[in-house]
Amino acid sequence: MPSSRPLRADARRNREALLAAAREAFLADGAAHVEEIARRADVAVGTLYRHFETREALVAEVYRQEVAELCATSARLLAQHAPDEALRTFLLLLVEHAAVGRGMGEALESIMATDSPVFDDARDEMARALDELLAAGVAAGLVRSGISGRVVLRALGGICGMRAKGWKDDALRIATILYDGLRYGATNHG
Amino acid sequence: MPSSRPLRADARRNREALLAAAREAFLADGAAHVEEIARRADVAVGTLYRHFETREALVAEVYRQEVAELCATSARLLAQHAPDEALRTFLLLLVEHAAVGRGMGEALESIMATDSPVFDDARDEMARALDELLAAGVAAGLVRSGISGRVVLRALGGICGMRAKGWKDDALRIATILYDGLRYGATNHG
DNA sequence: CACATAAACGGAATTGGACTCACCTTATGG
DNA sequence: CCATAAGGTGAGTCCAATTCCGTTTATGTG
Repeated sequence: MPSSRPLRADARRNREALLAAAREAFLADGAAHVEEIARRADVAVGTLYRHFETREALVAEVYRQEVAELCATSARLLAQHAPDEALRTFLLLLVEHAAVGRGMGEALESIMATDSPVFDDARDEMARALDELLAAGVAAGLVRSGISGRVVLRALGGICGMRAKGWKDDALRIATILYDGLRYGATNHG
Repeated sequence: MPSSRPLRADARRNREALLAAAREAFLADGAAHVEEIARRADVAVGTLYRHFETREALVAEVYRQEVAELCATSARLLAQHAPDEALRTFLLLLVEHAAVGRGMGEALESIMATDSPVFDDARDEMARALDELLAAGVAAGLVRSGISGRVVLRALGGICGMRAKGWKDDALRIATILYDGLRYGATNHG
């Protein structure tokens, strides 16, 4: 699918402009109407829809990159810290990411808390990252076993979409509670 | 505000019919367009909007009662079980409630994860119920201190709105992790 | 270079849903 | 029985996303 014939030059330019416009808009306030994004990219809505099936698909594309970056961090954490510390840091990091803008939070929620096929890629990548963190923790006897990355993903999904006022503090607290919950049944200190 | 003048007889009848129609529709699939609800209640949309500011306000009203019932259960649990057991049961019960229909889950999410003023009453009631459960647990040294009911509410909000396939199992698992996380720093067994 | 043509683009029109409003209808208390 | 304020109606508005098709353009071919 990604290689059905290289895009025409103007098409690639427009596609990029759309992604840039969307990224700018989404990361800022998370809102942004389709027309608005098209206008910012100096393109008509029709063109936007030529490149992206739906508005959601555009959102997904914008955030795929952010998620990839986040997941890359997971590997780095695992290399530099004890498994439990890596896990804790990653959970907190997730909250930080959700905080960069309303849009990121909503996207993370969609990725984590739904089954929307649009976010399949991002979801798989995140689940894999968490699986690795959990597996390392379990191997070291620092984390209870029997929890899949997908489950943790879902638990976090909820807090990323929070739109309430003091949400970030709350989210960090919740991440900590989850972390402690994950350690609860570990084979080491119980 | 609840006593600006008793409603005219036909008005009360319509209001009730609307709530009944909405409840039926919401608890089932959670969808239900405004027009559809009005039709089921044998009333025009204008009438619906005379009684409820917005669609969301109608939703809120429908679920207020469910929430009240749920909260009443909290007191009962506290009377019949040890504080930690009461807390655990309540968390699991919440998931069960979210499972009665797509609509209930979505409503619970809105109540728990947002600041929407429409859900203020329900939110306050839920937070109070959780505060009591937590306080009892803390007093018995079975639950860590420093966590407010509101925070736990938010943590749960995320899982109640989940629309994914195997969500219920996941939600129960998450509720358990949260529960264990809440016990983690307790003064009794650490 | 000129042309054919598939690929892209534009943007008015359609759709779908919540919500409004100007105008009827009716309960009700005097 | 009537006046009248409360209540009801539903066609119409608004506002997004999405579609459709006629027009424009990049590009590779002769």
